[in-house]
Amino acid sequence: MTSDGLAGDLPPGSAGHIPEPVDGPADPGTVRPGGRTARVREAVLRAAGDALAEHGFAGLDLADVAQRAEVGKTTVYRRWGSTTALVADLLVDMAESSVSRTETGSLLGDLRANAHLVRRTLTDERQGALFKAVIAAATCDNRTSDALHAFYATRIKEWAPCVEAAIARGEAPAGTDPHEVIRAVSAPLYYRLLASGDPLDEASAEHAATAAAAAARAGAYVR
Amino acid sequence: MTSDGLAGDLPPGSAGHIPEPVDGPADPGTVRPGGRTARVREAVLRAAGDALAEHGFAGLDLADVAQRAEVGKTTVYRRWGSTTALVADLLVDMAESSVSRTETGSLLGDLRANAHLVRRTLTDERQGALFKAVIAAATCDNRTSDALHAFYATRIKEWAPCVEAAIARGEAPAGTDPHEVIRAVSAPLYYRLLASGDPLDEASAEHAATAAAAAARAGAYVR
DNA sequence: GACTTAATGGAACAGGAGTCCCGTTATGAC
DNA sequence: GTCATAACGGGACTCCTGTTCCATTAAGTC
Repeated sequence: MTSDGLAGDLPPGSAGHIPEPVDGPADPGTVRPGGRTARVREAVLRAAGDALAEHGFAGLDLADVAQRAEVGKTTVYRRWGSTTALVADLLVDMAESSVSRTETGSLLGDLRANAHLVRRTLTDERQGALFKAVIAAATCDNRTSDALHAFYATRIKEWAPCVEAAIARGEAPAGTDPHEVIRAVSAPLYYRLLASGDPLDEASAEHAATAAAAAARAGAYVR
Repeated sequence: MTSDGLAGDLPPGSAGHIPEPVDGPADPGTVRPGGRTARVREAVLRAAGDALAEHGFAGLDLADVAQRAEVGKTTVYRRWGSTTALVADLLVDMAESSVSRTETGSLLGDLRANAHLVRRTLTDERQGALFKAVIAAATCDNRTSDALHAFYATRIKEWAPCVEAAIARGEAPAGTDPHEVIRAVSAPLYYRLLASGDPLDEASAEHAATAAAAAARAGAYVR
């Protein structure tokens, strides 16, 4: 099997991970990160995303990714080493691409915008499959799950201000945890995607938003 | 890799799946399901659960499962054929074991009982890891995800009556979807387990229950 | 208890994932 | 432009997953 999920395979950090000067040779990709190296990483991550969306995490084969990226198989194994490490790097890349947030002026309006954005993402053929695969990978490896958590922390932080504004407007009681409210909007949609399998229709997004808004108003998310 | 997630590998149904009389030879385990066959299935499913809890889905190796179950490797490959099919059968087995439901007399009380039960399950070392692994497997294969959805449908159905009772008592508006309320309790806990990684503490269970109750009271789950 | 054959299990086999070696390319520093 | 060497890529090699074959065991029927 690809990875035991716990072995000490250092993920050769190609982004955001500047290693302290170890005596041994540095991880490949860190000393000359420009030009070819960057092009290779870009091509491999795109190929990995495609492969994950098509075959899911269990079907992720590094040799296949190398071929799609038109890159040597050795390179992929040397720089990433395992499927989970590759997914972890993909998540770092995904976290960097920010999504725009809309401001409607009311808590319910903002939460509805968020709910429909999440729903659209998860029902998109490629994106939905990709998220499923990435979450599956994260269940198998600690570093990958760390990267996943960082990804969601980024996204939740981006949307927290709309709850803070709502508190300032008096739409929710003081002491309400903004992150908890944002999580409450996404949670039912992810639950459908991953667990229950119920349809991710427009109504489910509406329910998610109205429920989170009602619960916030009632003070259910006061710390 | 173990399974491409779509190939037409018939999972030799050992439970709940009575095949129509095909001309070809029947799936192994269906003609003489008693005695040894049943013991083998039990041992293999237990071993599969242990292996999943220990190494996660990516680390699931059928040869390892066979050894743990003290069963021939050939038997496991013949009867289940792929890791995802084995997990699907495990889910059928899990769905059969029912969990007791408590009746507290109020919607909030019942939902709190449910939330804490789910939380306890997901934070249990073995059970939590098992659920993660099973969900990961379901993202990779259609039959496995069908089995997972059936599992949750069973569980949700078991708890729906407490919402129906609440509607009858006037605690939630008529037309409220009971299943939606029960899902709303579990969803934030699963979201933490699988996506955001936030701690599954007692407070998170309380929030899940109170939020679902408040949203239901406010009519957020009216169809 | 005897009989048919479904189901199991050991062993040999095949194919592919992942590793290693070493020559080639091109980055970054001067 | 020149140079040292980081990073890449092809191909051979290894080991392990998954398959096939056939002898052995025991479930179900009379």
